[in-house]
Amino acid sequence: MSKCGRKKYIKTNLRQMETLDCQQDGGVPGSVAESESAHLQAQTGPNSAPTLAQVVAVAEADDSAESEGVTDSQKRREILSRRPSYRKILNELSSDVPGVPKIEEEKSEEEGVPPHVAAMAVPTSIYQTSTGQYIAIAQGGAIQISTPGSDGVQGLQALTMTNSGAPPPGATIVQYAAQSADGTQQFFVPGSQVVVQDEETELAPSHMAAATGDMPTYQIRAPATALPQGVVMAASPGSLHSPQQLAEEATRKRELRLMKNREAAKECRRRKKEYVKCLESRVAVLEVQNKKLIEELETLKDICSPKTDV
DNA sequence: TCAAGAATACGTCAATCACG
DNA sequence: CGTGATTGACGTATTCTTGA
Repeated sequence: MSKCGRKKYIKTNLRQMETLDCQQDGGVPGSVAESESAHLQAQTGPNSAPTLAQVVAVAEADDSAESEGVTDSQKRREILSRRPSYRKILNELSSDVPGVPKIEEEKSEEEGVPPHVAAMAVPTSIYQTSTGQYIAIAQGGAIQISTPGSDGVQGLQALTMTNSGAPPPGATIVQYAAQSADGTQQFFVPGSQVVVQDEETELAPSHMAAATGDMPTYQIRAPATALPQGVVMAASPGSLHSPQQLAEEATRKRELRLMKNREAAKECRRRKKEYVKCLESRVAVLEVQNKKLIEELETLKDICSPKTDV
């Protein structure tokens, strides 16, 4: 991206933030969710779900805070303490209010992984490649690669590593690179090996289960060339000696942490969206209820105190 | 049609929570 | 208490909308 474009983006997003601040005064439901929750946290403590009354109170508090000009991000950070997770809040809501859907535990894995992968024998790890394919590592070292959108038979490939034993429990590490230098796709699997996507199907070696038909095939082989940028091979902790190896280990850990956090952030956003949707639908229901009650009240008023203009 | 702005999504960092 | 999970904040990228 050019510097010029960058400037534009910064300007655009600064404006976006200003707009958000303005919208908080206006009370647009979706856009105020974050500031609401932040204030709710301060008001209700870390473990209680917000109520509508609290939301109203918060909206009022927003006005006063805004008028005092408390916008400094550092101060805001101090004020903002953590709220319970969206899953927790929504589940609490669902127990209070029938009809509110629960956020399932580990729902994302079930949603995100195609059925033909989920159907395999209890994979220990499932990863998605940059091209949308899924690679699953089963207990015992079996690797399964599948293509979403295809049916269970076509999109499924099971690779069993023949030249390595079962990985120690919890030690499965798979990293993938978008593309290697020769244009093929590579997955890095335990045992300092690489799963390489063949461009030509007939080149599939005999030591692996070759895919059938026109499906892509994969080879397990030792990485002959230097690893792509950002990918560091796993090494057992006991084998680390030189500072360079320690640095590589640190880099690998960092990459792993970033990858995990990336996924966690995606999942968090998904839950947040679900949570906001839930709140919005709840508001709609309560508004209808409120309207009905007001109408009922008016009716009762008419009945109980008929006009006595004598 | 095009540029500007708005909306949305993503990746990362850091703080905090929750659990063993 | 250590560690993984969660989430707010922030910067950036991409897509959509709108007005000239």
